[in-house]
Amino acid sequence: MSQKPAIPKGTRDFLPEDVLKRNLIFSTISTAFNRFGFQPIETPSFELSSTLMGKYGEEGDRLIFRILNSGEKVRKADLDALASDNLPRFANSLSEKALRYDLTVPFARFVVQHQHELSFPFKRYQIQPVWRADRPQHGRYQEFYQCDGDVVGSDSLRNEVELIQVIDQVLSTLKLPGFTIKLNNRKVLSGIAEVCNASEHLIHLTVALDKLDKIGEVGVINELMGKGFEASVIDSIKPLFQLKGSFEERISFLSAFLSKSEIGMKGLEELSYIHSKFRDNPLVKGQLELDVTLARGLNYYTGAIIEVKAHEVVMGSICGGGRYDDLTGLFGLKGLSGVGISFGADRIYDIMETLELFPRDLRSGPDVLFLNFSETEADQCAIWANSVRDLGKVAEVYPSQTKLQKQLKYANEKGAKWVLFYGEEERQKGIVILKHMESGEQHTYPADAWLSSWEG
RNA sequence: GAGGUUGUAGCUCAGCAGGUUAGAGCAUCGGAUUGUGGUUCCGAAGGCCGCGGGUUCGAACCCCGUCUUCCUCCCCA
Repeated sequence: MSQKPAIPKGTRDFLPEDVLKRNLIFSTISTAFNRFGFQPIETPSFELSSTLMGKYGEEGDRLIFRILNSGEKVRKADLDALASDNLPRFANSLSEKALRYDLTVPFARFVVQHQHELSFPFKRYQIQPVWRADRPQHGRYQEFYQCDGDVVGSDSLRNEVELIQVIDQVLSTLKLPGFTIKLNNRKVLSGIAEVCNASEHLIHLTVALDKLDKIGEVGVINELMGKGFEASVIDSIKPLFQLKGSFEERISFLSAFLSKSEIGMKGLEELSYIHSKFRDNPLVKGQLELDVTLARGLNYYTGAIIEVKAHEVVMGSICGGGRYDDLTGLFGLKGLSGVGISFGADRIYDIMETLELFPRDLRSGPDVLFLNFSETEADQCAIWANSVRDLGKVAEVYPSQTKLQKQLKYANEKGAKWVLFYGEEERQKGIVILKHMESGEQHTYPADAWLSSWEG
């Protein structure tokens, strides 16, 4: 009875070509981080539940994959909690570990745990998969890679500038036709709430604003009314819907709008500082945009908020990030500021696939494939193959002695550049025949010197 | 978590209003060609028609449940 092969929803297999394409993205990202002095770290796939739970809000907790206790630990199941319908507590009693949901919280844990082994400011990058029990959709998977870079222990806004440069370098190197790096600042959002007399409802206000490009002005107003905002409050934020123009124009508009809010003005100052740094040191391809509707990840961002959208495709953000003044505080280390970004490698992959941005010659076959005529000749070929490998080239000896037709078909499908014939006939004559697969041309060389005359 | 949608060969899909041995193209394997590939010709293999239950003389087709796919919301990369 054979089993039907299948994988869980929201997961994918990667064929050799897919892996090469993904590696191209990963290496581009790690190269960029390296060039800016970031160092790589890794953390375990799963953490203690207590490390993760409660860090992503109620919604996030629900999406964390939990690992069921096994063995004797199943006895810890809290049946009373189940009986009294306290499902979260029951779930906690069943599980002590969970798959990581992102790389930021484990990183915060890492920094606190290793604080005495690190020197600050600490710049790290990390490329590892994360898991979310989300409902799969276009560009959304249950297992996907995040590529994070963060700086902890430095308040300087130069870090924000640097991270924006990293984003620009990575996406430009990958030849994305265009992308917008949207910037906002939590302080500006606080300021907006302040001047609108809605400080207590900051979250509702910003979540509604965040949807502006999706549901439109009317949609946002409806949502705000649904949340019980007063008409006067809604009226006072309406001017923001019309925000247009260049970065500077938006800044000056907001300066007037937020003039009565100290915190709002501070936020604008920060945005303005960051923007000014690109005047004499421009980005390669990225377009900076001030977007006050940007509010993702509000739960821990305290300063800059960054989100990147690719042009020419319909896709969620491909990179996001921001500053969080006290992330490590959750693990007992107060006053350490951090700022970071996270690339969504899988979304970048999907975009590059639809826009056909991957280079064609990514999948390169062996430089030489030695055909297999018999045990004796194959032994000689294996020795030559090593010499070819010593030159830094890829060599392969066909493993079994089958029909040439089949061996050549294999060479063809694998994209071998050259095929080497060395059978009984060649051995007796003391020659080898090299065939160039693309042109079909064949050259004969003396068997003891072919490698030096071969131009492969 | 809510609503909708999808499921037939490895892949892309046919299959008329319930009716007998469920089809095609591509891919795979073998042969035409015993030492020469990418094109061609011939042949073979491959299906509990997502899974479970029900209606019926009879179900790929109708009904219920379940899982899966894709989409919208929620949320996010």
